[in-house]
Amino acid sequence: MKLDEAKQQFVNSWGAFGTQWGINRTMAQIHALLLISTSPITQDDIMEQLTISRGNVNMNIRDLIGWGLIDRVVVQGERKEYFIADKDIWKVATQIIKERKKRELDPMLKLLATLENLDDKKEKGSKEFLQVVGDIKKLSKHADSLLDIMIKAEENKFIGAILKIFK
Amino acid sequence: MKLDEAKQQFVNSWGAFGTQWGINRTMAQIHALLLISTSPITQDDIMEQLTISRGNVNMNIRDLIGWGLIDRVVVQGERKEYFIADKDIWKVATQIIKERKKRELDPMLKLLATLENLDDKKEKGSKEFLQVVGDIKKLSKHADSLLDIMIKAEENKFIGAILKIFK
DNA sequence: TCTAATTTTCATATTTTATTGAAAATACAA
DNA sequence: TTGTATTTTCAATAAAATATGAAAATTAGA
Repeated sequence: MKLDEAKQQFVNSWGAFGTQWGINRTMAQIHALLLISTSPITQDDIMEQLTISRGNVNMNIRDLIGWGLIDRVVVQGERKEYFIADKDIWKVATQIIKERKKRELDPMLKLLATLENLDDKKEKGSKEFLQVVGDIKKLSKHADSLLDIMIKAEENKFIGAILKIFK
Repeated sequence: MKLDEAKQQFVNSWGAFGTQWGINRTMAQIHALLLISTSPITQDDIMEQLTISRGNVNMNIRDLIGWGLIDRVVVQGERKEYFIADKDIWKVATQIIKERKKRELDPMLKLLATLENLDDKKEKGSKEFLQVVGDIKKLSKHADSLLDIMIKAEENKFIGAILKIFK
């Protein structure tokens, strides 16, 4: 396979994987494009490479910045804004984990706390319902801890080494 | 909050969380409904409770069975099929992890292997591209191991205990 | 300040995904 | 078998998500 062909396939496939995880296809493609770009690129470059509109590029770029995955950079003597992605895949992964935790796990725990607040906990069926809700809460907190461990394992060699034992 | 109201909210919210993870809203709602149902229910029950069509229920039920999350059960003297969900949330979680690994991680690794197979690895820019692809491959394999550890931690008290130390 | 380049917004259009419902297939009891 | 209940399929339709593009807002140099 030729390099250009491989790059093209990487961008396309990354978009396809993204949709499976509830991520907008174009956002994933833009991120992929920036990941394999050897120098900062502009909105116009992205429009051209992915053949998408200016508005689309702009909105997705702002989302990606919001996720902490890409950054604006100033290029000497250029008026236009340039963009780069953090190439450290481990940082990318932990950043995504951190954001999803914040955006999804917290609201989930809030919901579960609300649902545990039943008027009549003696009502028929309440016990079973509270059991399920309570279990999901435990699982959520457990997942939260595990993700923290994952993040730490990247930052802390010792924890990383311990995890390796179980592989 | 009243029990029925809480159940309703649980089903709706579960559907909303599902969409964030690339899971069909209705499929998530049906699963939620079965999770908090104290006895097996039929397709007609689901149609009524979620006010959705027979075809929709049928398709999503088959998908859920494919994910190993719900099962058909035979009820004594009844012609209709009944369905139940595994109420063990830990099993639900590990089942979802196992399925997503199988359906997504494996194809991802296959793609990366293809992309590493460049015609001319000396070409300008190849080095950077192969670096990113190689890093993603490492990360994928690492994630694979970590998920295995998670699954094992559910089945093996010792590993679970070790993980707790890092919390 | 003024002007032109650039970015952002958002109503509308398009595409994608999910849902319906009726017909076909299947299962089962008599 | 035959008739009926039940499940499954899938083309048509609806709903939701995404993308467009032109106008408005912003920015920065002269």
